Amino acid sequence: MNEDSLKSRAVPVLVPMPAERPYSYLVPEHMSVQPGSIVRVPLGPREVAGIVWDTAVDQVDPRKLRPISQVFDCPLIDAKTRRFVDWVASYTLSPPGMVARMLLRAPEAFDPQPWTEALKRTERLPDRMTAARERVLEMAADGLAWTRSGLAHAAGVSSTVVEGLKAQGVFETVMVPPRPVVAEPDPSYGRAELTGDQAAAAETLREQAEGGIFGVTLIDGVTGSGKTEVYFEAVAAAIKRGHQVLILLPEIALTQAFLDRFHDRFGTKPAEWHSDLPPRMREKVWRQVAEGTVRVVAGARSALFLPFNDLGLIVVDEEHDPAYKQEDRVFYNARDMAVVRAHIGGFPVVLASATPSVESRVNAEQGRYARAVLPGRFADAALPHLATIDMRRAPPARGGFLSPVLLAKMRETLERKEQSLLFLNRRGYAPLTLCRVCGHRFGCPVCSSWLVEHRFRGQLVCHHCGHTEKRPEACPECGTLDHLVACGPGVERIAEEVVAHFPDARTIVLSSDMLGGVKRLRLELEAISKGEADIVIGTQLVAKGHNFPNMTLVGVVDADLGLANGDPRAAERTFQLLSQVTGRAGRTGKKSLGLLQTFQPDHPVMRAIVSGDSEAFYDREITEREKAHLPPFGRLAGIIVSAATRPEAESHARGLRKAAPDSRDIHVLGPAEAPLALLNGRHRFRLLVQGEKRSDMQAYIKALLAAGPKIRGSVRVQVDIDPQSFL
DNA sequence: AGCACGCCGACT
DNA sequence: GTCGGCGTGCTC
Repeated sequence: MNEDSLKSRAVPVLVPMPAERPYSYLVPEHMSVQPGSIVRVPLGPREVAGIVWDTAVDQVDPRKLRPISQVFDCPLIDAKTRRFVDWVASYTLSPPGMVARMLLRAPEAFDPQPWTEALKRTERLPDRMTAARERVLEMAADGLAWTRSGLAHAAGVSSTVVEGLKAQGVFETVMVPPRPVVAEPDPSYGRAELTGDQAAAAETLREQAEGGIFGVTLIDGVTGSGKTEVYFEAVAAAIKRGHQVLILLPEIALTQAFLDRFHDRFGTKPAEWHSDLPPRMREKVWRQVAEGTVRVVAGARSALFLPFNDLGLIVVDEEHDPAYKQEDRVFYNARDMAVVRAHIGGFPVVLASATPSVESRVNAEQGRYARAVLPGRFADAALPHLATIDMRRAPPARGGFLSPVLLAKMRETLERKEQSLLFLNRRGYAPLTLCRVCGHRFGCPVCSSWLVEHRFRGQLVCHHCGHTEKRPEACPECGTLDHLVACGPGVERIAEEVVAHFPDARTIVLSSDMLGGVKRLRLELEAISKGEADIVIGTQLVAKGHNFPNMTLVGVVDADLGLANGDPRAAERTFQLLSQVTGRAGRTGKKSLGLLQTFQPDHPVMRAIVSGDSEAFYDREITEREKAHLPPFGRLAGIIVSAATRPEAESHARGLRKAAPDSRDIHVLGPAEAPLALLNGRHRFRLLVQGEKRSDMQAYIKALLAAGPKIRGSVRVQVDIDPQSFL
């Protein structure tokens, strides 16, 4: 055997750990693998699943080489998906192995799903006929294979009846292939009647989907303008051409309501993919996506890393939603990586939002993305009338937070037996507690942000790191009793105020820390839709997806919240959030009203919301961004340093800051002065890097990391490159 | 990211 | 005297 043939028997395998390159493994004599094969390989003391890659094998000490232990009986990860993994790794400056790990998130799915036993009618008749047996035979008369429990359930008998018949030879067992998790969607099942603008937009998308070439279309239209119906036409076109389709949704929008709409259009549900899918289902979906049995997946951002082999369209709904951004391990924005996956795959992408991200708007304006605008709501869903309440001129009563103007409208709404929604994006009772005697403020002992009082639970809670302590009676600084004062409102405190004003109204608070979790929340939302509450007070989560048909008043308690936090996207985010919240009203055809309590009624965000002139807002925002060289006109990257202790993280961040060479086009800002999250027990600091070109930024960051202090101990460094354009 | 190896405090 | 804490280092 010559050296060449020895070499040719080692292949590169991407293993799910943070290695910069694939590892090399020997292929045993009678095994055959190719790029894309999923294999089991020994790694240190354990065995892991990896993907055979197509790079050149590393020069590695031949004595270290170990053999592949098994090739899974599983469809290959295709070349396009492999290129996608490489691209994401390179763009996000993450180890390719960690990106591959996201693709291999269903370890049990690499082995084929077992065939299952089923029952099939034989010629034989039972010895005695009973009513129950008759029903069973009737059900099974179709000659198809039934599962025992399925047949018993369908016939309305206990499974012992079926078992008895089987014992008599009335049924035989046959092996059947695993059942598809969802039925095949029918593109012509429930075609919607589209109005002029919708039909035009749908036609554009349909052509693009039929053409099967890369292109990005931004569908942009107010809530209720029929965006979903329009992009369903593109989905239908892609299905007709025999391609798989992925619909990405922010996790929270993946609700029954969406699944029902999909069902109305395609006669079946899409396969779902999200973080709390039961493990068995997870495996089935993963496997069936790889095999092509599943044609349409609706999923959260991680669905982008499913092993599609024949993807022909991606839809990103609510494309502006920050939930598309993953901020641990591999930092990526699924909206942008969707564009990349489509570019590599050579198929179209649809981005949909009532309030597009500034990035997408600019991409559309500059002609990289096509844009389809849906200007109006359906006829019976008038837009709410929107106005600001100037809190300087109509201040709340002492100790309160609701202006008399808002309270008056709430009373009117109550008298009309309609519902009001008060929105405040702050959990708990009060965001800050201080001692009236000595001025002591309650801060978090671990991450130094203020502790939020949760009066209902009798606790002080850090919303940054989750630290909780009991709310004391006395000041820990000066010992004075009963002189602690709550500063500012949270939803609990607003609820208190509402109950004081409207003691007979049915008031409910909705927030993510509500007792009873997601299940309870879903029930409450349901109850509200049925009219079982008069006044709803809620945080962010009421802004999303849910329809309350009798909701005719929306009050934003603090419209200024979030405008002054130093985030370069603060105005954009506030605009998007306020648009969504006020959009909760007026979906019924009834006259409805949205009121924003603000100290800055002339702020561009407020003016845009009130006038409905979002174009003006975007124009202004785009100009500002361009001036400040912020995305999408300049790059922004975060270098996130995390460590077990705060000083450790801080000192490493400062070391990196010092290592940054002066550069005309790229600046390193920070470390951020604001206390950063304590995440999974780790303190994180963020250095902001600002520059012009992506390639320069990436090179700069790599150099910076190489020149900076050596990473050791528990210190970790990750990079978060802000999205721009991928064309 | 796992996982083992290795070196210092409270216990069957 | 051992069980177990998590610091350090390695995995083709």
